[in-house]
Parts: sequence; structure tokens; C-alpha cells
Amino acid sequence: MPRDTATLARYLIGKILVHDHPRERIAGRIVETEAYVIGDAAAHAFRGRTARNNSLFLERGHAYVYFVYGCWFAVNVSGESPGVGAGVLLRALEPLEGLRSMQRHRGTQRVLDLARGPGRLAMAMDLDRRFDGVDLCAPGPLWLGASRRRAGTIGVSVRIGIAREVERKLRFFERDNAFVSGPRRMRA
DNA sequence: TATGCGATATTCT
DNA sequence: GAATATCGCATAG
Repeated sequence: MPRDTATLARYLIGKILVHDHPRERIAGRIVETEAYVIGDAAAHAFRGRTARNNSLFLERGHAYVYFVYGCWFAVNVSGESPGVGAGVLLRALEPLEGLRSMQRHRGTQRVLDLARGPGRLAMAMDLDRRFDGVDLCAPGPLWLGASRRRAGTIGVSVRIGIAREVERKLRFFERDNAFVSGPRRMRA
């Protein structure tokens, strides 16, 4: 696993996120991420460690799940050494397994919209605060795995939906993948 | 297909 | 009391 958060964000493209339910597996291939790095004013960790963002300060590879806009959860992967505070937001998945389950959680049949966007991703994977602080590299119900398929060409752009540090190119995505979020022009 | 807007609750000021 | 790493629906073209 890469030693710094920006590299981790790029590295995670093409990897698999798996949620093992007792009776069913839900899994998707990561196609879009954003890095929230050390000293980044747009990062939740920027103002220091709090009860809410504590998981960002765990050893790299832990889940930080938080509630946003009063409606949705978003899933991050911590990216630095213990106590530092940085992470990668998972923005979109290409559904692989448990499609019916995802459709049920999301309330839509459209496979394209199941996990295209951070809030949708968390809903489709059935993730919430229960998974905050989980080690994604250890055996358990939620983990990261290698993909059978290699990542295609990786694009880089500015991040979406932030007010500070808007010019930094820290969003990574697989080019020409229909499951990437955002308006079409932002994929370039 | 593109744009605009309201909903919603937790956190921190 | 303000801000927020968003989404879905409505409307227009």
C-alpha cells in the first residue's frame, strides 16, 4: 500500500470494495476517488482530531464513514501513519456482485446509478457509521481486494463539491468508464 | 441532456 | 447559527 494519500487515491482505482453480508456478498470495482491530503484546507482532518473525524487519524487503510448534508454517508480510506490525519474519498463503484441487493438498497433498477457518487455508493453497499474505524486490510465484513481486471487509463481533475483548495488536482478516475460520477465534461 | 433548488442532521463556531 | 467531500426531482430546451 502506498505511503502517501495522493498516491493511494490513484492506487485504489481498479481495486475491489467488498461487503460480506451473512447471506450475500456485495462488491464493486472502484472507478473514482478523491485525495484529502496533509495540510489540505478542504479536508475534514484539517482542523484537528475530533470525535467525528477520528478514523482519519488511524493507520492507513482504515474506514472513515461520516454523515453529510443531513441525508447520506460517505466512505473514506485513511492514508497516512497513525496520528497524521488524511484520507481518500471513494466516489464511485462499478457494481460487480450483489446487484439485486444494491438495487434494493438504492430503490432504483438503473445499474448505472447504483454507486455513481459518494452517497449512492454508501447506500448501495449498505454502509453507515457501524463501519467507521474498520480496518479494510484485515479479515472482516468490509474489505479491500485486488481486481481481476487492471485499471484503464487514469484521468486526473479538480475535486467535486468543495469550497476550499478548489484548484488542486486530486480527483482520480478511470477514463471512459460509464460509472464515474459528475457531468461528462468533468471526466476529461 | 442540462440546470436549479429544496431537503436534511450533525458538527463546530 | 452556519456550513456541509450530495441527491433526486422538477423544469426547460
